[in-house]
Amino acid sequence: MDGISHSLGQLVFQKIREEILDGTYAKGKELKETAIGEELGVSRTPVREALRQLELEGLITIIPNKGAFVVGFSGQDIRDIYEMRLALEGLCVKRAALSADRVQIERMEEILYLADFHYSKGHMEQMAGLDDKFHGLLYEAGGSKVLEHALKDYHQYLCRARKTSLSNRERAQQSNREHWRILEAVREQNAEKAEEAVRMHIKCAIQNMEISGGREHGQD
Amino acid sequence: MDGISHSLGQLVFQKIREEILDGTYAKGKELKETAIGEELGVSRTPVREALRQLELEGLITIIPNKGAFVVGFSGQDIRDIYEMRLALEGLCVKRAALSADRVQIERMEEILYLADFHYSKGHMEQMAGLDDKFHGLLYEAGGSKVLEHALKDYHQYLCRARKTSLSNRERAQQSNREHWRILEAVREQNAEKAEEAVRMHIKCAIQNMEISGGREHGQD
DNA sequence: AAATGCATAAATGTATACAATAATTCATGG
DNA sequence: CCATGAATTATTGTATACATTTATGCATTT
Repeated sequence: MDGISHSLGQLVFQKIREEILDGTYAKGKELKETAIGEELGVSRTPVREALRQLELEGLITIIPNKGAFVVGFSGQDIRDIYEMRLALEGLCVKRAALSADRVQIERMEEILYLADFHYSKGHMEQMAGLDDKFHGLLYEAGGSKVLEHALKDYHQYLCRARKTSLSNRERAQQSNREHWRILEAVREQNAEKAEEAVRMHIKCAIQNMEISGGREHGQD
Repeated sequence: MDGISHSLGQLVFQKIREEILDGTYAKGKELKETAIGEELGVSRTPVREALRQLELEGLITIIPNKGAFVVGFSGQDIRDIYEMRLALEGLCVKRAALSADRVQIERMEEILYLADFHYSKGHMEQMAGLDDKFHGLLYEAGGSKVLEHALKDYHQYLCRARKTSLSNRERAQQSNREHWRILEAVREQNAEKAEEAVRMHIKCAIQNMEISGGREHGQD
């Protein structure tokens, strides 16, 4: 949306964050300020700011006077976050069913049509992006800033798990069918049905992860 | 627990955080790095780190090259966070009922006895602290790092609302009774009952806020 | 040969200096 | 008297310098 005008510190933050979330920086790796700074062509100051933010988010641990170490998520953490999403996204979509306006619904519809198109063409990377967008719109439609903020975080945490999952053609198709079902319920302003659809959607995602990509997250 | 050995930046972070959460820094106030630094006797560097963390948490907004402004929570935000707690804490306590060990249960019991004592003496401030501790132990007993992390955040966000609420003697007593009921269910390893008890507890907290302290949060 | 202790090196924590951008003030012109 | 604009001030963004703490390596000792 607004990829512009961020300060260097924010760019460094997002960069390191991505590299942790997609596994480039493995769990336990020490992040040295000077090294990262040199690599990205900036001084230690913005790097430090980024590291402090990452610690707050729980992605790294900073041991005073020692260093910053990647924590990452264990397989159990991933499952836990899915469960939390199950709870919060259910709440969110119930609210969305009651408060979503026509414009929001149309934008979601647009996303799902696009996703169907890309599915038919076999563009799996695009599907992941559209998945992000659809859920983002759903969070927005919930009408709560704090809830939206939390859900976006969780969604990003699961980014890696989701990518491996959606690269599976079958799962991608099913996922979009579930999206349609959610949207249908929202359009009908049927909160119960919407919540149930979301619960189903996330439960399927969990199940799919357990089967296929469960081993890729370096859980101890 | 471990109030020691934090860096200056972390202290500044916690200080500003508190002042936002208990309303010292009102919504819309601009936080200037030099001013805060002088006030706390530190340079801009740790202050900046703190501000970046606060932005990530959503407590302030940083407009690049302009400044940092307190966002704070509206009355609706407070209600939303209570709802989110309702969902997540229900999840957490279900897990706690299945996985809490004897030591954890005894520690919670200890807290509740202490709370009863302080109630009888009319020490209302102490009650608030014990409420924090009890829920903290409950989160720990849930056995999920990420869930614990999230719930602790939400609990802190509601700190101000809770304080005004627990200063009411009646509510304080009822709250502790509800705590006992939760603990009872956990001890019996009755997940359903525990979840129901938590839902009841939080619903009462919401209700109490709506009646008594709802106007104090400057919702627009 | 293993362990201990000191000296050196390296990394973090903080402060200050410099650069760039936004806000303010004051003067000037209509 | 008000509006406009340039100069000044203030504030943020970044880099560098200094202080402190921790890690490392080598010599010495047992």
